[in-house]
Amino acid sequence: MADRDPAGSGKSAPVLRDVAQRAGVSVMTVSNVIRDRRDKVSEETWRRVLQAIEDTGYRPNRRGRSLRLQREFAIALTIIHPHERFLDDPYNTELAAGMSNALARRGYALVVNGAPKMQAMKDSLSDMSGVDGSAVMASGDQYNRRELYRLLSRDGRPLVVFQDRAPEDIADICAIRQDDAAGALDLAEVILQSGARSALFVGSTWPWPALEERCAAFRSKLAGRLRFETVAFEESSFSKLVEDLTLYFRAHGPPDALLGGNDQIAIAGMRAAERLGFAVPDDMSVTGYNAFAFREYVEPLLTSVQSPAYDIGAAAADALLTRLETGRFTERELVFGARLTMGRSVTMRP
Amino acid sequence: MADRDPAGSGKSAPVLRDVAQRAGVSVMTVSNVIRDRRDKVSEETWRRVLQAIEDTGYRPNRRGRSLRLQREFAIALTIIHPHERFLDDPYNTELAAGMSNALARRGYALVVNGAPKMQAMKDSLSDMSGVDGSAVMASGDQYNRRELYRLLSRDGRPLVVFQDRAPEDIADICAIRQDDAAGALDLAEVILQSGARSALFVGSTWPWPALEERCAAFRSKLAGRLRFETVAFEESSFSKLVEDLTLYFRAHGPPDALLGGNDQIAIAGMRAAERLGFAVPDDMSVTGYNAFAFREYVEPLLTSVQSPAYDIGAAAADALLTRLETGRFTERELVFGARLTMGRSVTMRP
DNA sequence: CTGAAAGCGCTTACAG
DNA sequence: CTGAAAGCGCTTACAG
Repeated sequence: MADRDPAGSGKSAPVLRDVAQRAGVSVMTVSNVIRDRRDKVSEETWRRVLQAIEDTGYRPNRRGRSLRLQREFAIALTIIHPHERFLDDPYNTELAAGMSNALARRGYALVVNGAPKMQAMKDSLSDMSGVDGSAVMASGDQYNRRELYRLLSRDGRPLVVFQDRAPEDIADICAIRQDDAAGALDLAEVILQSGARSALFVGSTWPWPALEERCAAFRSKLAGRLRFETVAFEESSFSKLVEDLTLYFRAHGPPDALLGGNDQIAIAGMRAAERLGFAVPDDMSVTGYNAFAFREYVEPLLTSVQSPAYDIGAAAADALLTRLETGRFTERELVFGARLTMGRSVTMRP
Repeated sequence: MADRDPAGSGKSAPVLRDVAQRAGVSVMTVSNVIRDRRDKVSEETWRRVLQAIEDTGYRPNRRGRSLRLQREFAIALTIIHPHERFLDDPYNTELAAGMSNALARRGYALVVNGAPKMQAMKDSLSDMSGVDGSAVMASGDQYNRRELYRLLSRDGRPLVVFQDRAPEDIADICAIRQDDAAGALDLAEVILQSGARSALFVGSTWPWPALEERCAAFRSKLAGRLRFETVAFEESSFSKLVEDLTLYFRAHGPPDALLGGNDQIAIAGMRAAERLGFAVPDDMSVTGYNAFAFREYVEPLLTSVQSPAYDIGAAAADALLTRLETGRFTERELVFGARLTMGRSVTMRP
């Protein structure tokens, strides 16, 4: 006989049997009431059971249900991020909030786990048995990302990958991303209009597929038409980034246009310019990417691209739940638009 | 006979029985190997079982284990926040990351759920059966918060409440917060030194116990020594807040010192001042609260108080896990220091 | 050292 | 309409 209350801390929750005893029926009948099978239970019994449920304060135990149905009613969000504080990245918080809300509406739970190191993640990933499927936002080189995706999609668990492409050799997968190339092309157009003759894309030494897409799109549009260069700094802290950029500007002079891989980088560029006495946008235009809430904190307002990250998170939840119901993903790839949002950080040609 | 693969999507995970069959032993023996009971299994059998585990790719199923042990190996973080995008609040993301990392180290999962409305949360809360305990960060009036706490601590589940006091009538609870009063007193001291003759505390119309603490501390120190006033605006969006503050300043003039209930509010105050042509800190000093990463985006650097929110999240995880092991919380209340961090947003008296 | 049995809380057939 | 049985994957006593 197992201990009904191993933590030793008070009354444990009533179970089906408790309700059945009180109502003087079998657990089966109570189960039928719980699952709303009106056709299986007489009016009179139904009432008695409802009363017993109320009296005991019974609520179904997710665990027994899960075990029997082989469904966990939970989805994981896995994040591989350079920082231990993986939720400091607003992209991740938008994804998480979007997923959480969409899942909650359908009675599913969101399990969040992040790790700064791919390896650590792979180890702890050995246990995905608590969820029905997962979504993943990963930095890292292509090889490691794919190995991670394979791990996460083991044992018939469907997987959504964010901001990346679906590897050919994984079948039960859906890739959801924003159209970063299109957004970057829009920004590039703005930069060309501004009359800039040099542009510097500032990325991260950490491999992020989305940043690579943005960079490639910028290059494709700008490379022939102005001096286009790229540089990458370590994603350690904002103040370190400001310092790195300050040193860079001091050594090479500021570009006519600074293209931030994201808004944080762009803002660091603005701070660095300020330190050196350059004005934005008069001495240097700046663009960002993603336009999350904090963009509005800074003057001049950054010209950027609005990320639909929250919607992407919600879409991932919906895609996963539909996949669990139907047995397959409706689409293999889902691409969200990313809309240009103008600020005042780019000079307008007179 | 139940369907081993209800979602119909490929090979399901191997279970104890599969390994046992392959190794030619009973499931018991495999279980003993899994749980590292070397004393219970002979060297020779041990090797055979290990080989079978490797061959089958077996990993223990958390669900069976949970059901048997009556332990979920999961902790919930519940957030009641005015916005649907409850993770946009950096306080919540720090708590979540701190909890997630501390839990992961001990093999526990973090389940995140947020809701904009207390009532919605109470409904969905009916099912806490998937976790061993939970932590909660809630706005709302005292009555609703306490009712929520009672719900969350039902059925012998331990509860950590963030940034609030532990209600007397709940036994199995631990309150963890930062010393907001002390932080506010430090800021008040800075304001007094600045020579300000009027100060305006800007809070939220949403009830947050922590904001109330900060406000009360400011009042206790400043009320007799300068003109101290308070105002609260709706937490809808940053731009709306800037507008509200602009209107307020236009109507009442800017105070000598603006005391933001948090950094976001303080920064909105800086933007509003700027709109009206007031300089910070020359025309108006500004202080914030919490000093999360984005504070560094804005010039002049905000004088604020460093929140240990990440550590608080980690402490919550540790407290809960220790409570689950020992049967009781080590402390009923845990108060973290909140350190003044100077910026350049407050005038220095010559 | 090894295994057959019981049971965690539930649901799915199948009998009455 | 109602119930006894079997089983989801595991672990805890208890026998051999």
